[in-house]
Parts: sequence; C-alpha cells; structure tokens
Amino acid sequence: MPVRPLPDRGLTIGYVAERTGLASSAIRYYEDEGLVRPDRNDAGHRRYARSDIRRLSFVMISQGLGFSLPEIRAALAELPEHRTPGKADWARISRRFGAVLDERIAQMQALRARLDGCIGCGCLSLKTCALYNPKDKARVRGPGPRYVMGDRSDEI
Amino acid sequence: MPVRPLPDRGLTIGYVAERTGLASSAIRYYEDEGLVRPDRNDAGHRRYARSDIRRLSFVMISQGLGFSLPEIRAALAELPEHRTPGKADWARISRRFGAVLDERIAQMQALRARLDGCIGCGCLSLKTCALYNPKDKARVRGPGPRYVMGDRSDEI
DNA sequence: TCTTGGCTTCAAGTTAACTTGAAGGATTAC
DNA sequence: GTAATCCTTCAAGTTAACTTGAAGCCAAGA
Repeated sequence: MPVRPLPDRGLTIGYVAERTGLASSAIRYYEDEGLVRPDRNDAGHRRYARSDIRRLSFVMISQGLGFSLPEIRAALAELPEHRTPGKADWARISRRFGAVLDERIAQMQALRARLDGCIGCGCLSLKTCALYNPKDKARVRGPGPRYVMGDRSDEI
Repeated sequence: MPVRPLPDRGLTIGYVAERTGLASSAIRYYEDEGLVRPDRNDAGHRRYARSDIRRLSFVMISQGLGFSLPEIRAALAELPEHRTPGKADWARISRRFGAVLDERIAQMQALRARLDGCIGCGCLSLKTCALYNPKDKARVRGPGPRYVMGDRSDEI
C-alpha cells in the first residue's frame, strides 16, 4: 500500500486522508459542511489541491483548540478564493483565533476564582452564589434550551 | 401558581423544578443518571429532600464549569449517604474541582502559546507543528474515534 | 475473466444531555 | 363531583461531528 501519486489532476480523497490522518468519511463530511471544495474528475471522483491538506490541517488544529466547525468555516471563509493562501493569510486567522482563546481562558479563570466562594462556602444558596450568573457561563455543549436559575430566597 | 408547600413528606418534582430553574424532565433525567435519588410516596410520585436542591444546584454550577454528568456523579458519590452533607463536604469537592479547572486552564494556555508558531507561521507542516501533538489536545466533544495526525514529511 | 480496491451516494447509527409527546393515574380547587 | 393540574412511564426527537453499511461504478492486476 504505497502512497498513491496524483492520478488525473489533483489528489484523491484516499491520499489526502492518508496525509492528514483524517478518515475519508470525515473529509466528505467537511465538504458537506463547506470546509473544503474539491474538484471532480470525469468519473465524479473528488480531486483535491495540495493546499487543501493545509486547510484540513487547520480544521484539525482548530478543533483541538475547541472551535466548532461553523466557527472554523467562518475563519476559512476569509482566505482568498482564487489564490493559494500564503503565510500572511494564515497569520491573520491565527491572530483572531488567539484573541478568542485569550477571552475563553480569561472567562475560565473568572469562573475558577468564584468556585471556592460558591460551592466551597457550603451554602450554594441561589441568592448569593455568583456562579449562578448565566452571563458567566462557559459555552455549554448539547442541544436544547438551558434554563437559567431563578433567584428566590432560600435557607437551605 | 403559588409555590407549593411540602405535600406528604418531601418536595414534589414541580417544586424542586421551580426552585432550581431546572425542567422536571431534566431532574428525572438526572435521576436516571444517578445524580439524585428521591423517595417515592404511596402513589409513586417522587419526593425530594431539601438537600437535593443544593445537590441539583451543584450539578448546574458544575456543568457551567464544563464538567460532564459522569464527572459530576463521581464527585457527588463522595458526599455522605446517611447524613445531610455539610460545609466541609462541599468544600472538599470544591477543592478537587478547582484543581481540575486549574489544570484545564494551564492546558489551554499551553495550546494558546503554540498557536502563533503553528498556524501563524503559515507553514502548518505536519512535521513541525507542535499543535499536532495529540497529548496536548483539549477534550474533544462528540462521539466516534478521533484520528491522530500522521507525521510524514511534506512541502505543502 | 474475475476479483480486489478505491471511489460514489444515501440512509441510518453513535454520544451527550436533554426535550417532547402520548397515554394514563393522582391531587387539588371549586 | 368534576375539571384543571400535576404526576407517572416510555418512546422518539434534537444537535454535533462523525462512522458504518448498503448498493453500485470503474480500473488495474492475477
């Protein structure tokens, strides 16, 4: 099973999968999600550009950093369409993601600082606990509405 | 729709829902997940202890901090079974969660520090990018196996 | 010639953390 | 007494990020 060369014009999905470590099914899924736009050859098979490997690598890294596919798609949308993205293009995206990360880290630190005074104090009273403030809540995973705690007095 | 008092012995699920802000369905789900263990009255209706409100509040706060239900269940399992948990019990749990949070924050900061050198450098080469190290990856959401990037040379 | 392997599409399954709805029993309010 | 709530269980739907499987096309090697 040697690394396949370029068949017609462009890389096969299998080759790209091998190179990135992604499953072919994942790469197809990313296409459905608008993260890559490969060409097709006459047989209808996908053909990828070399720069798509970097694109997909960016997707993987960003996911590791905690970004969602829609967020990543939005970032990728700022890359040039008709020119292969260069160092400056990626650097711009990196700066923006870095700022978001900084914000998330700060938010986590704020939550952490409140932890001791809230659960740690043993009261957990709805009216005094700062952690009940929904604005401070980190991004919650999973669907469905999240209800915000009421603020009624209680002598639990 | 006044706040209902305690009917037989213990709080109804509707009352607890109102007090915590959780949906009744969520509270039942938490029971399925082993996070609360209400009694039942003769009719088979759930009856909660006052301390269950604090328990459920803890669940909500912990979720806001990014902990999963299994993690929260594990923490709650350390509370005393036959005695109403007191300040010291909650403080112990708080300290442990705080330590986990500190670790996660440190991990995020490490990732953030690498961001500029990785995406920002514009190379995104698999062989040089430190962010490809799977050990550094933040917790990924969603099911299914996550494939780790290979490390083959490339002049993308 | 045949079979092996990669490619295609499309439908359905997976996990987490729930919600929604159906069908029916219990409780409360008047 | 009866209607309006509230409660019960159980099955199925929801989102994200995929995987798995079915059914079929196409080209290369034994």
